[in-house]
Amino acid sequence: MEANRPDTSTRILDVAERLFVEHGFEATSLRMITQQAGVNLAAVNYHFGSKDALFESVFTRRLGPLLAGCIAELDAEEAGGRALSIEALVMTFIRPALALSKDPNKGGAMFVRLLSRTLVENHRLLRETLSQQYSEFVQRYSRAFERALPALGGEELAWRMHFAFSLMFNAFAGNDVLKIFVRSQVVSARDPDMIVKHLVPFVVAGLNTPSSS
Amino acid sequence: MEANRPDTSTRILDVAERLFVEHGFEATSLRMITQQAGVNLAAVNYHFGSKDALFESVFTRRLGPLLAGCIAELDAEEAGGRALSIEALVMTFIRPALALSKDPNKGGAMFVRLLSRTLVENHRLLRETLSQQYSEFVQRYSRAFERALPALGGEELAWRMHFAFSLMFNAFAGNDVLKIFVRSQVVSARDPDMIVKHLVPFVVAGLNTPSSS
DNA sequence: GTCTATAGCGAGATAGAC
DNA sequence: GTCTATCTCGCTATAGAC
Repeated sequence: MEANRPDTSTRILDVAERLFVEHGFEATSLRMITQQAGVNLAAVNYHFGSKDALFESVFTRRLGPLLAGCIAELDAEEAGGRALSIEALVMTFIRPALALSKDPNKGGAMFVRLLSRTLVENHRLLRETLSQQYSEFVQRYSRAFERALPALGGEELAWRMHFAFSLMFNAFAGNDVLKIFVRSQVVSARDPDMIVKHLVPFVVAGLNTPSSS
Repeated sequence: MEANRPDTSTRILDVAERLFVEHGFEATSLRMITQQAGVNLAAVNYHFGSKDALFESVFTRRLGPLLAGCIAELDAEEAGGRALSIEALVMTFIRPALALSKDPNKGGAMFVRLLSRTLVENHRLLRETLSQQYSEFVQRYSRAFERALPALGGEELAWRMHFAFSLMFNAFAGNDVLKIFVRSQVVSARDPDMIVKHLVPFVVAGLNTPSSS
C-alpha cells in the first residue's frame, strides 16, 4: 500500500491539530502549519478556504464521532430501562474519550486536549459554529444525570455536572503545568489509563456526595 | 480626593488584565489595551518595556499576595500542630481566592480567571518567569496534604491534588462554555459564593474517597 | 511623561502560471 | 492540485518633538 503518506488535506489537519494545542489558535501561523506538514502555503486556503475554516475542520473531523460514541454508550447502558449507577454513567463518557486518546497516530489525544483547551478559552469559533453539534449530547446527559441522582435539586445537579465535565476534560487535556502543584516525578498526566484509574473514583465520589442544601 | 482616575500604569494593568482574559494574550493587541485605557499607544512600552513584560507585570501585581495569603491561612490552621481536616485544608486555598474574586473593582476576579486560563494554556511566560514565585506554595501544600491524607500513597495523593487544584482553578475561572453541559438558566458561574457552596463539598468528597489501589 | 509618526516585520489571503 | 510571487493589513517597538 502506498497510503504511507496521507493526502494533503489530512496532513494539514494532523499538523494543525497538534500546533493548535501546543501554541493556541492565534499563535499558530499558517506558515508554521504548512512548513511542518511539508505542503505549500497556499494549500491551506485552497483546501479549507481560511484559517478559521481550517480550525473548524479540525473539530468537525473528530467531534461528531466522539459525541456519537458517548450517546451510543448511553443507549447501550440504558437499554433495559434500569437506572444507571453514577460510575456507569461517568464511564459512558470516559470510554469514548479514552479510546480517542489512544488513537495510534496520537491525533486523537491531541484532539481531546484541543477540545479541552478550546472550551476553557471559550473560543469564538467553538461558540459560533459548533454549538448545534452537541445539543443532543447535552440533552441526553442532562436527563441521565437527573435519573441517576434523583435526590438532588436541579441547581445542585447542574453544578455537579459542571464540575464533573470540567474535571474530565481537563484531565484528558494532559497539561503539565498543573503538575507543578504535585510531585512531577510520579505523575504522568499523559497516560490515559492512569488518568482514568485515579480520575473516575474522584469524580464519582464528588457526584455522589450528599446534598449540601 | 482626586484619586478617581488611577495613574497610567494602573489603568493599563487593569485593562490588560481584563482583555487578556477575554481574548487571550496573543489575540490582545497593545492598540486594544491603550485605546480602552484611554492612554497613548507608546505608554505601554514606556512604562513596561514590552508586551511580554506587561503580561508579567499583570501577574506579579496579584500573584504574590494571593499565594502569601494562602500560606498565611495554612500557618494559622496549623498553629496548634494538630492535623487539618481536608475541608479546612481546602478552605485555606478557597478563602484567599474568594476574597480576591470579590475585589470591588472586579480586577481580582479577572486575575483569578486569567491565572486559570494561563495555567491551562501552559503559557511560556508563566513557565519561564514566574515558577520560583510559587515554589514555597507548592511545598507547603504538598506537606499539608500528606499529613491530612496519610492513608494515601504518594502517587495517589499527587493525582488527587492535581484534580483538586484543577477543579478549583477552573471553578474560579468562571467560564460560560462548560455551562453548555448544564442548564444555563440556573447556574451563574460568576457568583463566587455559589461556586464555593457547591465546589467545596465536591472537592472534599473526591479527596476523601478511599484509596483505589 | 506624553505624544506623532513611522520603521520593520510577519501575518492571512490571493492571482495567475504550470 | 500545486507552486511562486505578491498584496494588504495590523502588529510591536522605537525615534524624537514637546
